Amino acid sequence: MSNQEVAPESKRDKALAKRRRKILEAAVMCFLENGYHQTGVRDIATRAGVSLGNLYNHFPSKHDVLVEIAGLERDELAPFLKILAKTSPAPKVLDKFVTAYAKYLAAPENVILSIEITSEAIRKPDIADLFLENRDLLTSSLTSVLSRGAADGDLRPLSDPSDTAQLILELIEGSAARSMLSGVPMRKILGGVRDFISAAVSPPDTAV
Amino acid sequence: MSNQEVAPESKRDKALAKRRRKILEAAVMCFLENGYHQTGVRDIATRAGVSLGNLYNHFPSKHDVLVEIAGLERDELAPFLKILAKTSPAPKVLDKFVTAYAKYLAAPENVILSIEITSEAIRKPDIADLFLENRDLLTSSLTSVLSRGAADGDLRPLSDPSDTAQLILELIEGSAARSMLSGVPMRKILGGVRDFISAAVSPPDTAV
DNA sequence: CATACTTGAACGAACGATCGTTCACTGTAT
DNA sequence: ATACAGTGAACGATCGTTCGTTCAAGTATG
Repeated sequence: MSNQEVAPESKRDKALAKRRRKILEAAVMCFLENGYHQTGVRDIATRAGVSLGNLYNHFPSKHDVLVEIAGLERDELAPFLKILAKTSPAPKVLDKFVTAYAKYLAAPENVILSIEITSEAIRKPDIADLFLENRDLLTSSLTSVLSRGAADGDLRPLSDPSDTAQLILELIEGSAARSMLSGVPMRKILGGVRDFISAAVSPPDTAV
Repeated sequence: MSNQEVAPESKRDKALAKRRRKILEAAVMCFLENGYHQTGVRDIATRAGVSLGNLYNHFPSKHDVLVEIAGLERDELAPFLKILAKTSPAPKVLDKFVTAYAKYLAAPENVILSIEITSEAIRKPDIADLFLENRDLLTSSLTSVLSRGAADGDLRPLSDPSDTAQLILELIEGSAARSMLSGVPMRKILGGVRDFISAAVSPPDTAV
């Protein structure tokens, strides 16, 4: 109660940060519903309950709104990094991760936003950088798990664990995209994915 | 020389078909360079050397241009279906296919167009249908190969060969997308992909 | 064979809507 | 009194689409 000075946020700044979050939330909803390029800045402003001009007091351009959202995606990865940091046997950690990540991507929003960002990343290098940066968080952690598993003899020796980590992510993400487009629920696909990955990384002498 | 009537194409129709192709080619170029939504109908018309109004004599809307392009993608798959139809041992056919498909997707155009279509498919059911239809051509052929391999004992028994086929495609396509975004050439990735797939489908008693 | 008639490809101006962005202004908290 | 979040009208550009028109090729008529 004594020193409110320590926190650099006055009431004003607090309200400001709130507005910003509100705008970002609204933008995410719009991008999900209609896609980035089909969403107008007015749509975002209206949805956020903010005037058009004021939105530009918070973000210099529409593009920067997407950049911020792409950056925010990083926070979503925390739970998965936590799983991958566990010291249980590698195959167990791997399977836990696969299941958790697949469950996360079972929500269409997460897949759609990812596709939206990816397709914008094709022609916007700064977004591509953010995308790859986020992805590197997952791959590097996953690589560690795979290396440890190989060292312990729990997994087969991988010529390039980093490459393998990438492939595992691509399997899950690709499956999620297909699930969304085809309407087949992720729950029906997950078993096959786990099985496939397990077969790909298990040591050669593993019993079936 | 005698009966020109047999061919249903007059000079007029011939020229018409040519114009159509020209427009579609131009549209593909535009979509590749700038993306579907960032491309104006005028851009397509100009690039095709056709007037704006005339483009609408050939296609009822911009959307229909993309629909036609998505449909045309089907033809690109012929070489791969041919490979998959071969009767060599399943592992060999599979590896040939993986290599060929990866090489095809090493060209950024093919990946970009695919992403462009996918992201439009999210909100346009008719494009999603075309996309899934084309993909089904590959998966069903690939499924046959996998089933045959399992029956011959060349591949491990798969609980659902069709699911596995999907996953293999997703591996290759996902790798290609990552290659494009990260700048790592497909040639550096292919080895890992082949290795991963081979490990995932080989019978359990296979020597390393 | 020459003629008139029909057809529809080709054209580009114009339409109304919407785009991302700017700006002069107002209200309010410090 | 000053700074600045907040406003919405306005800007110029561009969007996808429609329109009336032109004109050359195809068909029917003489």
